Amino acid sequence: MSRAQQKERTRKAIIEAAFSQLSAEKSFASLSLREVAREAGIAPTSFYRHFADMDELGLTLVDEAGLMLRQLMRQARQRIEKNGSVISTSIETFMEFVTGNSNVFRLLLRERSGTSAAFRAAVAREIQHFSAELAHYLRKETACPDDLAQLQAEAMVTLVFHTGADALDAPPEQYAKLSNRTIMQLRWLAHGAASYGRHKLKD
Amino acid sequence: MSRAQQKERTRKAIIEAAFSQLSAEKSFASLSLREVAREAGIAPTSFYRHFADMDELGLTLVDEAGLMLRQLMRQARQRIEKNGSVISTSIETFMEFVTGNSNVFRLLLRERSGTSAAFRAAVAREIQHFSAELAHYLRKETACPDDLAQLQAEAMVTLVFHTGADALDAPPEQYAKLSNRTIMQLRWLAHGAASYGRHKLKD
DNA sequence: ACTTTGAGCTTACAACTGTAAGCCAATTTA
DNA sequence: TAAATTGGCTTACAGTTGTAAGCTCAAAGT
Repeated sequence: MSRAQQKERTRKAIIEAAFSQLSAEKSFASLSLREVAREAGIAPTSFYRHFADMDELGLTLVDEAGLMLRQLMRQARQRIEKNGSVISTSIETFMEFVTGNSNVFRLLLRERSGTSAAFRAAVAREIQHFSAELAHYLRKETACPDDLAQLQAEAMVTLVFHTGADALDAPPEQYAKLSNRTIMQLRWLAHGAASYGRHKLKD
Repeated sequence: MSRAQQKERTRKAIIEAAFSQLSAEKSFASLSLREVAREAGIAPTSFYRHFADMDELGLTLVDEAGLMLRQLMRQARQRIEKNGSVISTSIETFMEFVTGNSNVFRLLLRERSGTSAAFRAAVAREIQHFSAELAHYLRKETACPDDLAQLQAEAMVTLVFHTGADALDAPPEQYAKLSNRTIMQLRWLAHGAASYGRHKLKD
């Protein structure tokens, strides 16, 4: 195996180890370099051959999470084309993401309000992508001005994220209820924005 | 000074010390018992005369924060009586709270999705109070069914909290813009809920 | 007046942390 | 083939952490 391949392999192992140690009870901030290195099967100091410090690893994890989010959007896009309903399709897709990759979602959720400004900015960027994408659809469907669509999309994403967070602490039999509640909220938003949209946005 | 008085005094000192160490860069989880004790002016082991562990202190802080939130609601109630506009008065009051007690708000914001289930539950309870109170007003103003008012209030609180979080990372000259954006979103919600409310809520 | 209580202290320990210094061996380059 | 590079290792150190054990001494109780 080539040198570069091997290096990439253990780099992946580190990332993998970090993700696998995240849980409901353990946040990224509470991971230790030594623990991660141990699980990745390397000596503590070897960690530095790949990342300058834990922060650099953390940003990598956030990027990785953002990537998954973008894959999710692609998936949602296809479903919307087929299904038609933007709102319920979006939230269904998102809930699948949350329940299927709860640690990844938790990372975004926590670092969004974490102690590192860089992390917060990184997460905000990823979420921004997400809602811009949604705004695109809203524009197409409701034909409202760009900034209104964006504002509407941001509100929707906020509500959906919050529902995802709730789902993490709820038993699975409540997922449907949570989704339905959120769908109702999103419909209110869409309806309100459509009929109330003529009012100008002040700044 | 009586024994009990003195005890209460250092207890307050511990709580005070903990709050004062919270910041944008430091979360409750990253506080250490020893640091807190040092700032409170007691020996590390004396901490245990007041709290079984840091978790117990944390729950106390959350309760304290909830108290401030409830005081805030009382204040908002008065303002609403006088001013009339539920939405803009509410968010203005809330933004004052966020900017004036940013560490307290940050505590709630972070522990809402933190690593302790007990903390999460405690914060959820406080926020629940908050939105129930808002629901009360919505019911009075829009005369819609109880569960719809509650659902609407929860959406509103979610959006307002999120705006508060944004404000923490934004320069003060953007507060007005953030507020206006959120007011717009809340109006959409209110408008949508009012005209769309006849549709039944499934579960 | 005598005893009990308990807040706060000092000392001590074992566990863990991040990371510096430097060696080894295998791949890559010249 | 010889030299250079580098991923991974071991060892080591200084710092921090939570908390156990036990003392002191002033307030409270009898």
